[in-house]
Amino acid sequence: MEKTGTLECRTLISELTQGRELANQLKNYLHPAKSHEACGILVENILSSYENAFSLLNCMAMFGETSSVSAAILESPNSLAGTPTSEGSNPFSKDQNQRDVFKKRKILPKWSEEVRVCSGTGLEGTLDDGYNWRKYGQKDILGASFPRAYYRCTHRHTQGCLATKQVQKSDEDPSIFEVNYRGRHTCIQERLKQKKEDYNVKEVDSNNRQAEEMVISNEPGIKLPKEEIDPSFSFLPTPIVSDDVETKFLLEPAKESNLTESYTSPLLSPATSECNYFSESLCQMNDFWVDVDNNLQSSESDFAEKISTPTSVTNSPFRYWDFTADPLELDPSFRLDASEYF
DNA sequence: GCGATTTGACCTTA
DNA sequence: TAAGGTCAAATCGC
Repeated sequence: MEKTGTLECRTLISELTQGRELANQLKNYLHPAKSHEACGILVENILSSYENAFSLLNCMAMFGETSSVSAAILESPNSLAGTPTSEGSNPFSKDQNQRDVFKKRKILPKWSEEVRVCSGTGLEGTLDDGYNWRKYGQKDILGASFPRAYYRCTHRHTQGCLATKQVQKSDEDPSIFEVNYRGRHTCIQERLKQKKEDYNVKEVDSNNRQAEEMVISNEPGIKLPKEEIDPSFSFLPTPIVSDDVETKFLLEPAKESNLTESYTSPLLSPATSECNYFSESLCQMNDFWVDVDNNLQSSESDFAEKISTPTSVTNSPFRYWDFTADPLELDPSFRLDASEYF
């Protein structure tokens, strides 16, 4: 048992060390001449390292200290789902897999969103959030007027992505869909690869275009690189990749913005968080937000939030808070003042 | 033919 | 034991 604990500690230290090194690299990249794309990639890697560490801690708490847990997590980002080839390949896998699914259900992070679907948008039923989902079940829920639909990531078998979501129409307002997410997408790695390739190409002529890259978004005070904006972007439920948003929010100095005035929804206040990320996690997480001075703050609250994501033009900025979905723990004293870098 | 959806059965959890 | 969640065969649509 002592050896097992040592292994857990080493893997944890390894992950945290990697996170620190990546953060140092990111620091070097926070320079006007460096591309935001590179920063985004680094941030993703940092988050991945911390996620692995936290997953490891969660699993250790759930299952006790077993080296197989850490090995399973760290060996591959997809390994929690079981390898595609292992499914059905042996007579024990079916029962075992189903049992595993219920076990894993407990340790996966979960959060919810409310998505208002405007009539006439033709978006009802699709609820496109940028990921590919496959419906695998539907269930009538006791006391609910509408059935609950179950979706999982299309890449579950090809990439072992464990992300699932449940979609249910609100009883009070049928135009609102309550979407419960569980598990983060590990298939995101494909997008990162693509981003890296794109970055290599863009780096060549990025200097010539920097002056024209910044355009004003629909929201005052928020600037987005032109290339990051969907041509059809109009604050409709355009699939905004949360990871991009995470990156952008961490790195973009929302100069002269009055963010807190714009985003005064009580749902965003750490003090009024309603539903829990990691609600079943034994680890206490800090969540964080951005104050008027654009500094990252953290709180001692549970890693929790409830995001309202209406599709009307007036409310869309809430999308920018998606980054709090990441199990990222920050030093409460940590402050990021990006303005000096841009 | 292949991939997505539907739906009844089965399993786990509280 | 009831309810929620998932599986997998049947069905559908391109």
